[in-house]
Amino acid sequence: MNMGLPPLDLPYFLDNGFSRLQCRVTGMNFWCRDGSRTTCGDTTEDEYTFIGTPLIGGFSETGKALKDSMRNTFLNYFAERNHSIVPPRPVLARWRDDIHLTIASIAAFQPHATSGLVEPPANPLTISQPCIRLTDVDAVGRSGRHLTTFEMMAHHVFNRPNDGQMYYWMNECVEYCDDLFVNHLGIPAAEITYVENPWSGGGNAGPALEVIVGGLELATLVFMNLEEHPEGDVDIKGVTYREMDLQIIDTGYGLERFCWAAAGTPTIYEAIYPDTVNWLKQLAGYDKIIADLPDLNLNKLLGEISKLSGIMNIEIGSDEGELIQTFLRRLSERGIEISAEVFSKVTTPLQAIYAIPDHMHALCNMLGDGLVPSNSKAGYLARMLARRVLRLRDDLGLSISLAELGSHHIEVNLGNAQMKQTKDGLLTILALEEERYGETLRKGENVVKGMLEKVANNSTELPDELLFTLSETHGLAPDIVVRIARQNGFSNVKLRTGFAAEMANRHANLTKAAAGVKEKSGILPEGLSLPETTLQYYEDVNQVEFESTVLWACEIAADATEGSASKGVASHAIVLGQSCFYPEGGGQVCDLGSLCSSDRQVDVIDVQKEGNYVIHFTNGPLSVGDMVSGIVDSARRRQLMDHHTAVHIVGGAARLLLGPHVYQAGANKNVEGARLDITHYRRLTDQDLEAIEVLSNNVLKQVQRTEKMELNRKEADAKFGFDLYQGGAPKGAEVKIIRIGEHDIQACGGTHHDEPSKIGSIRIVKSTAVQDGVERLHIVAGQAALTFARNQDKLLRQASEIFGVAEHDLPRTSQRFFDEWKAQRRQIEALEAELVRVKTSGDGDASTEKDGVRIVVIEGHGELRQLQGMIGELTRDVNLPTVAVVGSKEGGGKIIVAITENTIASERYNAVEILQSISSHIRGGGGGRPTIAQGGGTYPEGLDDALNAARQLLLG
RNA sequence: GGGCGUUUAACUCAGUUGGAAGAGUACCUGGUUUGCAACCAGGAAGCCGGGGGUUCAAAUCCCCCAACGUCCA
Repeated sequence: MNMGLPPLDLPYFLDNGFSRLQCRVTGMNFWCRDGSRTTCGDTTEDEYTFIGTPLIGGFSETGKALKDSMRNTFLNYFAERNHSIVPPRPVLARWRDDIHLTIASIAAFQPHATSGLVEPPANPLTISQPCIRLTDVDAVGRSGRHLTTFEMMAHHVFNRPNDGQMYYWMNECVEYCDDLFVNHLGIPAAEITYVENPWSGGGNAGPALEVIVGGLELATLVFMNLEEHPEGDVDIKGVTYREMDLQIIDTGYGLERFCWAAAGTPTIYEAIYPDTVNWLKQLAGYDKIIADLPDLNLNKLLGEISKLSGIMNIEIGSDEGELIQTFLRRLSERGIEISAEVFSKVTTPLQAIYAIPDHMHALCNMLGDGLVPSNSKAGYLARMLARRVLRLRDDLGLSISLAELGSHHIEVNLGNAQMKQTKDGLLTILALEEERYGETLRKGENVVKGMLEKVANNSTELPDELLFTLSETHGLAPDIVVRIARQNGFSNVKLRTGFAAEMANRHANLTKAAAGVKEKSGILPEGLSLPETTLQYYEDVNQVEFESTVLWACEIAADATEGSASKGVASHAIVLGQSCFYPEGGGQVCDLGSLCSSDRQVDVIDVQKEGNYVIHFTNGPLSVGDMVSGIVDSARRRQLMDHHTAVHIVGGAARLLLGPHVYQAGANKNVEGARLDITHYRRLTDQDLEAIEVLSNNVLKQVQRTEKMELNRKEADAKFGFDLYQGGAPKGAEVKIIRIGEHDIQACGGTHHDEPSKIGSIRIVKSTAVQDGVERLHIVAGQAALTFARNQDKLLRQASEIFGVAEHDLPRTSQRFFDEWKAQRRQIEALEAELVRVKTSGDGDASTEKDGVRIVVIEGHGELRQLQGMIGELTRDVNLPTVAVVGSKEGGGKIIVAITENTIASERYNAVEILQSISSHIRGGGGGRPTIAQGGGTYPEGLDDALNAARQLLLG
């Protein structure tokens, strides 16, 4: 067994005067032309050497122009050397279900090209892929080099040495890289180091080289040729690997870093977003801050800070105070004497000014791809970035809207690039996000005030638990909470040092605890070898009868399948050579029907697909080898087709009417109806629904035939792009595509009508909210639409019969009844009070006086609630001190005792005591306050005794 | 997908150990005035998100559901 990987003693290195050296700081092996070199270039001792003195020559542009020029140089270099230029993918990785965002150029080719299932779009190829990584978002703006969004330039090769397809491997790869750097970018040859650092991840591994120039890692060259295997013969970090058939070169060249090395600016942000940085400085009055510090050499300071940042490895959540002290000490070593106060004054606003264009770039890219901000999933990532920008803006004290920032960014840094989303749509979304953020802050302020009541006014810190809760529950970052606290009289409060780090840790722990995935196990035994099921439902969706042979059969436990049709309990699982039965998939429920052999017939209760096999779950056995004829329930199939095709049509209509950001977020099609979840940034109105419904029905008339085709992934991607995969990431190499005229085109494995008009009609019943940014459309089509309409009619008829009015009068009549009911309820209460007044006034026998206190004992009607009105009437008047006992036989017997407050009556009597001494007659209890007590029992017949007992007690 | 939180008058929100549903704004009436959120008096306006449960009694305690918010996958 090989422990680790052998030295990468490539001929190119040996022929060009490279030496293999070991870094005295990291211990890593590296290759370099300068044999006297003792560090590998990427250590705490290797400072950036390009700040102020660019290492890449020949680029006079800045900003977007510099990026464009650099990208062209790179792509053309490889295009001229037999690589095909491949257009980049979106930053939203919708073709994958394991990640939300495109995080590397290779992600564009995962999982199918890298697994070997599908041919790559070209081979070898070169690409510049926009990527977004949010893991280091905290460091953006502070470190001088971190970005959330960047372009990864790359040249990729997919070799199959066993099939004689070997394009090139390590030696040529390094040669290209070195030639590009030295002969086309003018990088001094002696400055380049190649650090050996084997790469592993996601079940694959291989040798890799990090290419370091001037203290900055400009590229990584990964040679992926190993896969995890228990009997593998290579050991890397305790895991064994073996060689795989596919050998992939996965490179990554950081476009923005190239630009930085070419510009030599103090930070990477000034190299790629110079105009925005200057604009924000102006808006924030940064010049004035600097003007107040005449002794300061700002550029030198920033350059030194950046150099230090490069070697200090600023960790997320690093302690701010300590960090500043370290900076000051090391700046002082380099002859820059500066106080902590001045340091903060200069750097704090800059961190925000640097981070804003980066965040806006990521945000505009995401929204440009049609993302809708949300409170979960990918949409949350956009919201998080939007809120970070708003916080940074507020920290800077800028009075500019998020939409204005977006508008600026699109013009200046994206060059009005072609986006899927319209500029108007994008700016609308940004404006809505800002509105929502304002609402969160407004509500948060009340919550903070409430929580602060428990905190002493002179506190210097807020309890950790309070800050955690506010952040996690109400979305209020700790610094915002502190700001609110200060505005509310807690002038001494500060954020505890180290708190940010603890909060980051806490989140990391929660994340770790949340990990753990469960895998669904199948019915079929492992290693089963059968010919795959021929799927006849694709050949002809109208065919409902077929014949086949039983290839595999098995008795199953009663709970082995959910029985999506609830037509009984399945007892057996059957695999046939071919089948017309559509298995549950793509949100469409399965077909039902029966299978018939020469001697028996069984019902098909559920149909599932596992691998390449269709499994029929039946309520009886069939024997392997039996010839069977199958019959599919054709009405059910047809209804499911109505709904499935309708869902595609409605989705297309919604996209056309609402905007390009409308994307299918989920769908379900069953017999009664269908649901389609679409992404949209605000709630749908009735008008929206009506318009979508009208357009959908027009499509039924306009499109004569649906077009069905099957393409391989490579062709499908090239021809139709990635909006194809709205129903989820497809698994196989071949993609089934359904196209409804120019209206909608999607990859879909469901059954569809050949002629849309067969659906008849489509109705959109209502929309509901699934999550923020996702609306669920409830759809009925075909027969189900008629059934739905009949049921609605029936409801209307029944309701109008009850009121005895015509159906069109129902809204008005029910309104009138409702209003009258409320008015009469109020009148009854008033009348009851009046009745009490009559009964107890003058010489009514319910009222007696004893020593200046009126004693009232009467029986009323109704529940406690109704009695309360009477009792209030009796005891409200302070000039008429009263003890009132009111009882009712309702619900087991109720009694209320009340005494006029602040009178001689309340001094003399206690309502609770009176109540408790008499409530035993109705076999109950009760309680309350001294002036009002209420109770009840389970024996209404005892009420008279209870009231008599009260008279006895009070009147003696 | 998971955690936490919210839901009370048209709006913004109080509501204590379970014991008679409140305030401010807006609205209506009258008065005083007419100057930028004017003042005084009075009035109307609530299935306390929905459904179960505990209890003599639930806005309040327990369970389920829904919507909304928020943090994290």
